[in-house]
Amino acid sequence: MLDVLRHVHLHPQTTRAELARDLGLSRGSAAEILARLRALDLVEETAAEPTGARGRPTRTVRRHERGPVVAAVDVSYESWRLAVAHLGGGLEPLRRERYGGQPAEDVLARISQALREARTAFGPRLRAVGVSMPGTVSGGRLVESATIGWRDVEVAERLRIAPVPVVIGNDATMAGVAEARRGAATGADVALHVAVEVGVGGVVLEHGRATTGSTGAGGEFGHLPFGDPDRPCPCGAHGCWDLEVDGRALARILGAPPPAAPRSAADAVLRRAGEGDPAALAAVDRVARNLGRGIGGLVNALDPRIVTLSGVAAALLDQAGDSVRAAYLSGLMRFRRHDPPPLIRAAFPRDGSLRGAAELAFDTVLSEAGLDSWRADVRPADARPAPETA
Amino acid sequence: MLDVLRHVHLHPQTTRAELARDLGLSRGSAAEILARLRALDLVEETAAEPTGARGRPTRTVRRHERGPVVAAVDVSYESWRLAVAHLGGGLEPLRRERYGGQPAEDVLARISQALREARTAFGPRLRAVGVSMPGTVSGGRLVESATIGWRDVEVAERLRIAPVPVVIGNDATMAGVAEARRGAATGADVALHVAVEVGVGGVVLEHGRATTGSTGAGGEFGHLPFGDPDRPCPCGAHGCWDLEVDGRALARILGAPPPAAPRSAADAVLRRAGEGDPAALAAVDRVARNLGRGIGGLVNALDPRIVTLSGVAAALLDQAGDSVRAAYLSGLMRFRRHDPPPLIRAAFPRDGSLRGAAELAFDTVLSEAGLDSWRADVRPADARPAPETA
DNA sequence: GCGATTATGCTCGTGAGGCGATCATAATAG
DNA sequence: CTATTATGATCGCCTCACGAGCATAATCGC
Repeated sequence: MLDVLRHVHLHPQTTRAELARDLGLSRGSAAEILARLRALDLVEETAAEPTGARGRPTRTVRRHERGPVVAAVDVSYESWRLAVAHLGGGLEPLRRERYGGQPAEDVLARISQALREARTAFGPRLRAVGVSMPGTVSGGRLVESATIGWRDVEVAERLRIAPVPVVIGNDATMAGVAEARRGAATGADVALHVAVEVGVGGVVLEHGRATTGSTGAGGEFGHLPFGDPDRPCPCGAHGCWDLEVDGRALARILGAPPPAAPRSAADAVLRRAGEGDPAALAAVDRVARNLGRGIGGLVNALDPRIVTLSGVAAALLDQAGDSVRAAYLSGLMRFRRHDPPPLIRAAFPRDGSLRGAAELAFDTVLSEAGLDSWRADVRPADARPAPETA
Repeated sequence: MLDVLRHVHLHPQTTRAELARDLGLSRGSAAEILARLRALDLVEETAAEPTGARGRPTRTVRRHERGPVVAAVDVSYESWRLAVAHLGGGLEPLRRERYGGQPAEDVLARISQALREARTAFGPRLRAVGVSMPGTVSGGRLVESATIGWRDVEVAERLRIAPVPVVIGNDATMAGVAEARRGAATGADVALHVAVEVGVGGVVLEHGRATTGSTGAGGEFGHLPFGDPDRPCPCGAHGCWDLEVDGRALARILGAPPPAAPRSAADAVLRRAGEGDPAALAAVDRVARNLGRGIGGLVNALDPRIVTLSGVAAALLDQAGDSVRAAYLSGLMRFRRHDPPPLIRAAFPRDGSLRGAAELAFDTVLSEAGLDSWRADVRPADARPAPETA
């Protein structure tokens, strides 16, 4: 039953016959399971459009109009977004606000307010909240963010509305989940996502499942030792890879002071390089090599089938792809070079973290416990109007 | 049923009552499942020794005398071992041979011969073979071994006897499995094992499951970029961590030529350091710091709950623990320092890889498919004598 | 010793969930 | 219009686990 529901979530445009084949279910079982899912307001079935093939036409399976939804929050540099996701992964943007410079408490209060409004609008259909934060997340807390400067902020508890689960994760982790499930790494058994914004984030995904370590802080690849052991990193360690591949690295190589907004600084240098500025070109090339070499090491250590890149990493792949790839190849162990995991641009450069947050939130819905609680809420089977979004 | 069998495997000295409690089974289910397992010659039950407590005494559950076994092979520097493991993890050594310098084909032929003898002795009770190799394993092949010099050797196919599955893995991976399931990292949700012999190997384990990447070559942490980008590594890359923490590093720091047997060379330097030789002490200290710093980076990236160390890494922890730990702490991101994952000596410094190979081999037995095939072999229920080891 | 207490094993009815066979149905092919 | 084809619907069957009630084997207290 869960398998069927998860399959519908991952393949929203499927038919009953296809579904039974993909999951190896008999037609009898499929009929029974789908009847149960229909009774629970989880899916709807309608006659499929004629395919022109012989035989009795199958039925399409779609999410139910009043099925469960989750809220997804993406906090990024100077703005945050809230969206609602339906079964199948469809996103419905609800709100976006800029918050330049406000303290964490105020921003979280605004987000919490927006979540409560969503709860009012969707009622018990809202089953979970997923939150993406631009920094290191450990045990439900944002322990440190180089991007927005927050430090040790209790996010999960702060955004808990009603009794629904709150899932919080690093933005690169979330984006990696989105890539692995519906993006550029779909179907890969093991995928590596590498995101460069301020520093390097990333995640390893096994069959779409993020391996985030024991406290959820896994994937901080930027804080592997890489460069000058005397160069201090804001994280407290020294010589972190972080410092060699982002806007700070570009500025340092160009002899400029440390930028306040490393991501925009990186974009500016990349633009200048695109216009042919030799100093910028040299800096971009050097950083591209640092990126490629580091990714090579990660591939050696983690053995992914594919590597997806986003943010500055994707831009470097576009503008200095040869340098990235050359350093990548020469950083690989020899036996890997004849068939290296490809470096691919992320499919969701803009809203990967939001999508990933929605995916992880939906994971709690598409679980034994999530299904039980939905059953309990739906069982009274009375006409609950459940106000749709106007 | 599988859950019960796995529980027996992991807790060989359990009782029926304990088992039912741990797995949340009703007494009825436990009775039924154990009856089935008994009928399949998988477990035996006997009256438990009196505990002195009130109530009807429970029964002990043990592996069946003629239950399934797996063969475990551990190939290491200049010698290999073969053992047989029973349900519960008990090892029964069968053979050990030295093979200094012989070509891979000859050594594999000897091992294959020993496996066939085991097959003859145990008959259909032998269900799987696990093989630990001292080098990089990818897709069933040993692609490269700095320790024994083999290169691109098809091991899995070469050691296939009869139709039983063959599982092959890197020695550090295998040892990590053993630590996570029955050793120093038992119970950890996420564990990191780091082994230094020739170079660095390791593995991340989630609930005892090794994350070995898409081809099985994951865990080659030694080939992360770490040191001098101009120093070539035999692997083909440059500046690998490998080169900074083993016997080669110690020799280089001491101005000695590259040792032929880096592991023994490391032991020699450690011995001299233990005797107070100042040059050796300085070299050991430097290498200890390289080790600690690298582990710090790995912990940042992978977020384990515990780190187990074996080989030279364990020796360094013994002899230069302060240096290892200091470098480890200063390599950690600041938020981790107040409660860093502990660095622990491996519980199985001698036979971790052998134990791990047995564990992974047993995983194939304790699976749906493995159980089905055992059922098919046992069902005829005739008195199959199945010669026990004399 | 002997009943009371306690923890466990054993048996059996129940229910969930999936499989496969069979029949019914809705499309196309000729 | 009939044959063919693929699917949906229904039903009996099987497996597996649960949980209630009874049986059993130990200790405790007298």
